[in-house]
Amino acid sequence: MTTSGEPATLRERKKLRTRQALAETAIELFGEHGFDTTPLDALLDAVEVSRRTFFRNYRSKEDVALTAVKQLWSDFLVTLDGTEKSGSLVDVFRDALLTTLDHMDDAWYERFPATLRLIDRSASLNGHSLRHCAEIQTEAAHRLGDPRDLELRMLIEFCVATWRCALDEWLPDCAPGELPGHVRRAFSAMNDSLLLRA
Amino acid sequence: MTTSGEPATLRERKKLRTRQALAETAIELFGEHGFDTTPLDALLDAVEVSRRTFFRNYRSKEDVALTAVKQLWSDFLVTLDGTEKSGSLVDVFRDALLTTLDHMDDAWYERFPATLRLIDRSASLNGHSLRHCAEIQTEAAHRLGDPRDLELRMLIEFCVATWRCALDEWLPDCAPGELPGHVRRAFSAMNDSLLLRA
DNA sequence: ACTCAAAGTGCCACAGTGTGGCGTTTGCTC
DNA sequence: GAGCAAACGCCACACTGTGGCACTTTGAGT
Repeated sequence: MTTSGEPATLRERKKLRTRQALAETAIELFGEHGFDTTPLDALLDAVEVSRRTFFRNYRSKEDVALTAVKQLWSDFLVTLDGTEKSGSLVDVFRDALLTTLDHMDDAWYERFPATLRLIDRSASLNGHSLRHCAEIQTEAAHRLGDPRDLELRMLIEFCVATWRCALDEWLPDCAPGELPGHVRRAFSAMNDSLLLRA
Repeated sequence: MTTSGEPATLRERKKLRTRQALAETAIELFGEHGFDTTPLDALLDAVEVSRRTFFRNYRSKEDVALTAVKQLWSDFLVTLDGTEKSGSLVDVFRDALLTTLDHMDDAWYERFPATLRLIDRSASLNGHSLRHCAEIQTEAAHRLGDPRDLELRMLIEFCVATWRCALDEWLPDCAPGELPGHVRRAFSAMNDSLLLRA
């Protein structure tokens, strides 16, 4: 599910391999020496790829570091397309998210927490990550109704915010099996949080 | 309210003047020629300030462009400190926001919409803006309760998201008098949005 | 008034990111 | 195997942001 169908031609397979090598090595290197303090050249030397080629595959240094996050949301939108929209939209969003998480493979569950830690430690990555979330939100709005509807946009903002809070809870241990539980708990807390009093 | 007490010494006044000149000219230049397409040197030449001096006053090109936004949130936190926290926390947040907006001067209401338009058109500014919002959220959490409380963090996320949605509604015309109305409407829609059904 | 330390500033050089041009290799197709 | 298009590598460049160093201004002490 996380990786779409086989690339037919050898050329495409090779290209995909370098893409994956870049993404995986990026997480390793940045996790080891820090994102901001690791020059892009270190990654290029490690994977033995020229700068020109890198920038044909990824838009920026941040882009390659956020591969796991982008994979999740890309798959999420696919899941959303494939699910029947009925009942509470919050539930639709939450269930699509849980379904997507369920379909992720082990490799992803290894790289995703590492990516979260990188995001937490780098201001630049944080900004790029938040911006990507915002882009996904407008995509989700198109799939769930009229993207010009204020209440719909707010609902999606709330759902994504809830997801981020669930991640915050998960981040310390990052046990793969516990993520769905955190997501359910956070989504259950949505209504109560609005009722909080001083 | 937006600018704190007079700077006593001449030196500080001079420094403040260059800071303001940089921020104002930045909005003008970037609004005219685009943020990403305008080199920083263009701003430095216009204000007649060396690069070295600029980076002592602002952390980045994005930083100077977001001055109006940072001013708002800075004032908001001050307002939050000065208000009595009682009753619904959502209301506390909303009222502090409305109070802050009410105290902004005309110059701010001129630069703020221009800043919003810049943010909308530049991916980089968007990222920095969102990241700044996230930083403010943790600050607000400290002022409203235990920042480790899941429901509190979610509530604040929801409030800031609501504020962003209100801005989206306001952005087309940007009539200063209508902003509070948009804010009230958006905050009123919070509960209903969670009940949306397909 | 004079001096002095500190803060501010300008100039210079450098590291890092991202882009465009252009020749060369590689894999696909016939 | 020959031609073709995509991908690649190398080179050079623009822009952002940082550090070093010398010079000027400012506020304070005497």
